[in-house]
Amino acid sequence: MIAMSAAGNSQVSYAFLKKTSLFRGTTEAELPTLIGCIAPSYREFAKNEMILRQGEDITAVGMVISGRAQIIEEDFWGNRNIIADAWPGDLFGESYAFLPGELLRVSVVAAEPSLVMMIDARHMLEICSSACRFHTRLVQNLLAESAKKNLALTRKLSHMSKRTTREKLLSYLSGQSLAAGSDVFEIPFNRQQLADYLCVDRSAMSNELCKMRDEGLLSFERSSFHLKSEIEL
Amino acid sequence: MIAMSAAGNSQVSYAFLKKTSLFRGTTEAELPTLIGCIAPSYREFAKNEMILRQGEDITAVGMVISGRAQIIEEDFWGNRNIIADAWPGDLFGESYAFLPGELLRVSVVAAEPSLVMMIDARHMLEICSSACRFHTRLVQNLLAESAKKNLALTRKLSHMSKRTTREKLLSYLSGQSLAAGSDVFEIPFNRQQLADYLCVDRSAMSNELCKMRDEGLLSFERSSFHLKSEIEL
DNA sequence: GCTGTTTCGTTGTATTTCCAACCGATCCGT
DNA sequence: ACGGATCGGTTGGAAATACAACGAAACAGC
Repeated sequence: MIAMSAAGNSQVSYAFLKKTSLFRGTTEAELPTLIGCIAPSYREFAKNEMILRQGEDITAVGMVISGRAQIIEEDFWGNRNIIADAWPGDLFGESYAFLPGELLRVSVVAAEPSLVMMIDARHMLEICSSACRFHTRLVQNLLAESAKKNLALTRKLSHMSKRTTREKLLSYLSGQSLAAGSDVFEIPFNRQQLADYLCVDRSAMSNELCKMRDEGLLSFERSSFHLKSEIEL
Repeated sequence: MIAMSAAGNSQVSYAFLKKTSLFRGTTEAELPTLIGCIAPSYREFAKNEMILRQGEDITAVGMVISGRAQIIEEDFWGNRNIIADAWPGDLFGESYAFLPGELLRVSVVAAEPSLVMMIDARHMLEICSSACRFHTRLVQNLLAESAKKNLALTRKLSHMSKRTTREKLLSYLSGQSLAAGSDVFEIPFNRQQLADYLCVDRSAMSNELCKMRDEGLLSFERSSFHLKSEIEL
């Protein structure tokens, strides 16, 4: 992304942008028109500098161009909590930017010296004379990203709302099985990562998995699982 | 909604539509053009009839016009779980419709005799000659709804990812306090509802609340809370 | 083959949570 | 004032979970 090009900022290449989730599906030929139309602004941040502050009312979506941003939450007593990392190409503030009046519940801080692109939400939505086709693509991408995040959150929540470790595991594994369309499937986590995802203790989870295996509910080997239907029992 | 009007279906009134989250902000004068442009289809369902089936790949967003739909999830072993109710004006399938190739993980069933409006996702996004301004409003509403849901899910998840009941409570109460902009605030739940929201046992939660009150962390009376900063201790 | 690391299962104990049940306070309509 | 219902706090025992620690197996680099 540190290359020659336009977009109002010489450090942002179209080759980089067209691969981001926001601009995916546009060609390098289309980008100049689109970028010209949505008129992004650019800002550089030093390490540990605040990009967005809790309590602000933002109307622009941010995208990390280079460096890295951290989304952090500060509670009533001042305890800080890192929610997520935003790497080059990642968006931030996209949920708040489309909800005028909704105050930021998180802060965004540059974890390294970073370049950030800010795009006003209205520029993404309102129709201009020339670039409607590209706008459509932009909006599609935004909706798709939002929908994807929504599904991921809904799924995680549906597992976490279960009370016991066993139920959480079965909810997760059942979902993976249905997604794979088979009773045999691989999961993308090792035990520690799965425990973190389900917010339970690793050893307790491991224990529960083995109990279920001994009861004949399922079998597994590393990250490969096999759910047994009652007929197989 | 059982009234005289157009929209390709005589049972759907513009007065009803303009109040829904999807069409909010449009006037009754604009609606005929917009509706004509997005070309929704209508289907009636008998009680207990399936509207959408788990495993389908949908490209249309649904809206309940009359009756009631239930979003249900069926796991690997066939256990059914009611995820949500969709009342007149509510959307369903909106996350999946914008993600081609993403197969439905839930089913939607009519809990009562229901009339449903189906709008193809492409019709909402693609630009037509006449109604661009209305399209923009539609897309704004969609993005806003998606963003709102996103924030609600993220918040709930941030509380539920805490391991103990005490941490869950503090996370929730801290968030409510920050949202209210005051250390004194009201919550929209009674004890049972709060316990359900945080997925914990009511009596254990009540216990924990009283312990924290005795420790001087906070005070409360019914649904009114007061968080104490360390200075006040 | 050796060694350090990672991963996963296992165990025991302390802690926490769940569950069922009960009680007092409050609110409601009559 | 009287039942009935709802709500919130309390309690005790059963069950589940967290936590710390250990050991075996698999793996990577040398």
